[in-house]
Formats: sequence, C-alpha cells, structure tokens
Amino acid sequence: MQYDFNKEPVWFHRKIKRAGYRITLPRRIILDVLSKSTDHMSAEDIYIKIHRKYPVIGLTTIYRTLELLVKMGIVSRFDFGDKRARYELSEGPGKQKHHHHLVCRVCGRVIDYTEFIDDEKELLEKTEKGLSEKYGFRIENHIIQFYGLCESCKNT
Amino acid sequence: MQYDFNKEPVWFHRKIKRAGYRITLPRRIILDVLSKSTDHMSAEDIYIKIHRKYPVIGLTTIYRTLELLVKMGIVSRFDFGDKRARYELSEGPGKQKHHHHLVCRVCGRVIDYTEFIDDEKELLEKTEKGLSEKYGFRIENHIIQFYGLCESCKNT
DNA sequence: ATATCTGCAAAGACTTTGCATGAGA
DNA sequence: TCTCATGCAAAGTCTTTGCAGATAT
Repeated sequence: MQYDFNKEPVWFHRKIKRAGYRITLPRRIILDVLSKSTDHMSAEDIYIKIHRKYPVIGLTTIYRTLELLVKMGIVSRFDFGDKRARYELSEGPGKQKHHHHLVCRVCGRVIDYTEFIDDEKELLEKTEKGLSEKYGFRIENHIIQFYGLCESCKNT
Repeated sequence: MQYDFNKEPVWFHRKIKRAGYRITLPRRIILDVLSKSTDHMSAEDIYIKIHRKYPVIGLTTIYRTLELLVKMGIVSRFDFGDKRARYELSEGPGKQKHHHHLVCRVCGRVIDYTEFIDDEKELLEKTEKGLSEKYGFRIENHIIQFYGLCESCKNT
C-alpha cells in the first residue's frame, strides 16, 4: 500500500478539523485505504493492509478511527452476517456511488449493485417522508440488502 | 410465560419433521416465545423469559435452536447495531406480518412499520427479478432498515 | 503547552464447541 | 435401540477499555 501525501483530500482535513479533531497519520492512512478499496473491509483487513508499511499503527487505533469516521458519517458500517463489522466509505466527497448489497448466505460473497437505485430513490423519499411524519423520526440513512444464493452456490 | 400444549402449531411439527429434525421441548418453547412476542428478542432475552419455568433449558440450546430455525427460514435474524443478534418470526404460518425496521441510532429503539410495504412490493419484485437475471443470484429475502433519531432523542 | 491521540495489554461481551448424558422416534 | 439433541464448562472471536507515553496544534 502506497500513500501519496501530495494527494490528500482537502475535504477530509476540513471536516475533521471543523469537528474539533486532529489530523493524524492513522486517520489519513485509514481513510486512504478505504477510499482505494472496492471491498467491504473489516477492521482487521485494514490492519493487515496497513501493517507492513506502517507497523506502528495498532488494531485498537483502527477500531477507534473507524468509530470516529462512522460517527462523522464519512464511513458506513455494515453487517453481512459473518461476525465482523464491515466498513466502506459513505457516499459523498470520497466519491462512493450510492449502492446496495446482495449477500450470498452460503459463501458470504457480497455484490454491490447500483441498478434500480433511481427507481428506489423515489420510493425511499416517499417512505422516509411518511415515516418521519408518522413516527417523528428524523431519518438519516437506510440500508437495503438482499439475501440469497449466488450463482455458484446455487448450482451446488 | 405459559405454554399451552394443546395449541401446538401443526405446521411447525410438520416442517421440523419433514426436515429430519426432532420435536423437542426447547424447540417448542422457543418457537412459542417468539410467536407471542412483539419484540426483537436476543438469545438472552429468550433465555431469561423461559428460565423461571424451564430452568433446564440452557443458553447454548437457545443459540442452537435459533440457528436451526433461521436456517429453516422460520426465524429471521437482525442486527440493529447493538452487539447482539435479534430474532423474530419470519413472515408465514406464524402469522408475522411483513414489515421493516426504523432504528434510532442513539437510544436503540426499534419501530416496526408496515406502511408503504405495498408500494415497496412492486419495486422490490422488479429489483429482485433484475438482479437475479444480471448476477445469477437466487434472492430469498431482503432487509430494509432506516436509521436516524427517534422523536425523543431528536429533541435532546 | 496541553488537550488529544495512540499502542499495548487486559478485559468484556456475545457466541460457538467438545464431550458425556439424556431424550425422541 | 440408536441417533439426534442438550447442558455444562471451556474456548473463541471480535471489540472495547485503562493507562502511560507520544503527538498535533
């Protein structure tokens, strides 16, 4: 894993500082790993990826940083049914495209799909509006996941 | 918790037996608790509810039974962000109505809602069809969850 | 300078596993 | 009778916490 300090994302610095936090090496590295990955990484995945080049960064820090990033809305956290939390960049300046997940209940494979998102959008907006009126909820985000058997597990 | 052995659900016996499993006391009790509860119970919740009347049933059995019921599709398992799995009867003979969840990220309260389900239905069917064609997935079910702040946490 | 942040080790919480006993068909 | 199911205790896994030293601003 290579980290290019010249391409630091400005929006990130601003957001962190504005919230009263500090820009630190682990935070920069972890954000970088997440923005370059297309996978849904666990804390340990990130740790392993980072460890060779930055052995000083411990797993604890990964957890704490992820917690921070989730709280700030920069990162989203998912549960795909294996026992570990998975993380990915939220939609936004990090350029993550809005998508949902398709999870195979046998092999655990996860596919991101972006199709039908536009169709969903209208429905979701309507639903969010209705729910917030009826239950007084302020809805911030949503998760849609489909579960089933992936192509290979289906044929086994 | 009272268990009425005269009202045993026939569909459950049939389903269990047809799958080659045995009808046992713990399985009957756990199903009963789930079908009478409107909550999203953790394994421990179920254990506590059962324990006074059936102290012989251990937590391990609860876990194993839930695993079985989930595998058979009788029970669904959810993650609401606290660290424990939550279980509820799936839609079906147990008479659970199809619904989704609204989760408060502060206090953890979960509201079941059934509104808009009809609107969702058409979209979901279309999406499921499209996804199964494109990715070769056999989709068995889905989860939709909204996250945000409930009425009281919003005003604090 | 000083309030944050980090790493390490240890603790914590939920869940799973091994094994001998007990129970359903 | 003969598997399958259960209970107990122990182990496992991911995640969090306490604390002293290090770091950002």
